[in-house]
Amino acid sequence: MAKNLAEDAAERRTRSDGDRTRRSILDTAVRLATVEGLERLSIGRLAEEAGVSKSGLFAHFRSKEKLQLATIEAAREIFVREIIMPAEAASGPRERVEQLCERFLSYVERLVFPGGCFFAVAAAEVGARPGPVRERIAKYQRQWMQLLEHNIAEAQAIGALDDAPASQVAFECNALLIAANTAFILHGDRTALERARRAIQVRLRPPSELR
Amino acid sequence: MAKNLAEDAAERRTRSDGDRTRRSILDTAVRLATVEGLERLSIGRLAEEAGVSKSGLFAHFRSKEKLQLATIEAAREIFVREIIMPAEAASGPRERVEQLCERFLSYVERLVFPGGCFFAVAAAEVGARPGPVRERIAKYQRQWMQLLEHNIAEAQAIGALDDAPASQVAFECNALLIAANTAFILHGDRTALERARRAIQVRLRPPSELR
DNA sequence: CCAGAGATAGCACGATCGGTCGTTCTTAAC
DNA sequence: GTTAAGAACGACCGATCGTGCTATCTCTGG
Repeated sequence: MAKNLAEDAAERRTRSDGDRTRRSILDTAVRLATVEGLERLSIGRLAEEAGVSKSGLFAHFRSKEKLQLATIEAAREIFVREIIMPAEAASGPRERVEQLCERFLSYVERLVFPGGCFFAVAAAEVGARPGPVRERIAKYQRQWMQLLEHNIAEAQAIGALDDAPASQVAFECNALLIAANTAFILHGDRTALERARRAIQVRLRPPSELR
Repeated sequence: MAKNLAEDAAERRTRSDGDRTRRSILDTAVRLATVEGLERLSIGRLAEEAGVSKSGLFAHFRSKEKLQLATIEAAREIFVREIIMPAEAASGPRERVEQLCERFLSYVERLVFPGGCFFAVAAAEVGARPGPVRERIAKYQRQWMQLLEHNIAEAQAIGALDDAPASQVAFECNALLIAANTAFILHGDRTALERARRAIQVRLRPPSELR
C-alpha cells in the first residue's frame, strides 16, 4: 500500500520519436476499435495497420488492457475536442445543451469515428464485463450525463427551460442521441438524425414559446 | 443460379437427440453471446460450456457464421415469447404499445439475457461490419420498429393518440428503451428503467387527458 | 562526445482460434 | 434385422492470439 504511488500514469517517458509513434498508434487504434470493438482490436493487426512491429508496439503499452485504456483516453480527447469544447462558447446553458446535442449528431454524421460514437460501441461491448476497461467507460459516460444534467439545471434556474427533473431531461436527450447513432450506423438512416433533432428541439423548447 | 435452390434452411435433419443437443447448445450460445458478443463467442469455449466436444458442436453448424445466425434466431424466439406475444392480448393499439414497452423494460430488468437486450448488444457490435450477420440483426431491428410504428399509427387512427408522425413516436420510444437497457447494464442503474417508463407514459398519453 | 535510457525489431513461447478428418456409436426407416 | 445416415468424438491442421526475451539502433542529458 505504501509503495503504490499511483505510478500508472506517471510513467517515465521522454523521447519525442516514441511519443509520436505512440500517438500514431493510438490514432489507428481508435479508428479500428470503433469498428471492430475494443476486444477484437488485436495487437498484431494493429501493429500491421500502424506500420510497426508487434513487439515494438507492445513496448509502448505493456499489456493489452493498458492499450485499451490508452485507446479510451485517446477517444475521449477527440470527443472533448469535437463536442464539449465547441459548446463551451454557447451564449447560455440552454443553448449549450442544444449545441452539445447538435455537435454530437454532427460528429456521428461526419463519421469522426468510422463506426459511430466510440463510447456507444464500447459501452455495449464491455457493459456486462466487469473490469478496469468497463469502469473507465462507465466513468466517462457518467461525466457526459452530468454535463448535460448540470447545464439543464442551470437553464431551469434562469427560467430558460421548464422544470422537469434535470436528470430526466438529460436521460431523454442522451437516449435520442444514442438511438440516432445506432440507426445511422446500422441502417445508414440519415432521417434518424433528423428525428433526434426534432425531438430534442421540442424537449428543450424554452417555456416562453407557446404550446 | 439454377442449382441454387435455397437449401440454406431446408437442411436434412431428422434425429431427435440431435435436435435436443442443438437446442441446448443454442441456449448456452445466446446467454454467452449477450455478455461476450457474437464474435467473441468462440466455438471451443461454447463447446466446453455446453458440455460437448468442439467437433461435435461444429457438426451442427458448419461454420461460425451459421452458428451466429442460428444464435440470432434463438434469441429472436425468446424476444418474441417474452415481449411480442404477451402484448398481443392488449385491449387496443395504444395499450399494445404500452405493453410492448413495459414488457421490454421488464425483460431487461429480469435479465432474460444476462448482458441486457441481446439485439442492443448485437446491433452495436456488428453495426459497422457488413455481412450476413449484420443484415440479420438489421432486419429484426427494422421489424421491431415497424411493429411499434404500426400500432402507434393504428392508435392514432382511432383517436387514442395524438397525431405526431408515427415513425417519430416509434423512434422516441425505442430510444428510451435502449437507453434504459444500456444504463441498467453499465451502471446497474434501476432508476433508468423508471425514467424510461415515465417518458414513454407521457409520450403515449391519450389526447383526452388534460395537458 | 559519451553513456545510458528509450525505441524498435526479431524470434519464440504456449494458448486458443476456426475448421477438417476419420472413426465409432446410435437412431430410424425399410 | 439390416443398413444408411445422423450424432458425437479425439486428434490434428495452420493461423493468430497476447506476451515475453534479447539484441540492436537512436536520441538526449550531462
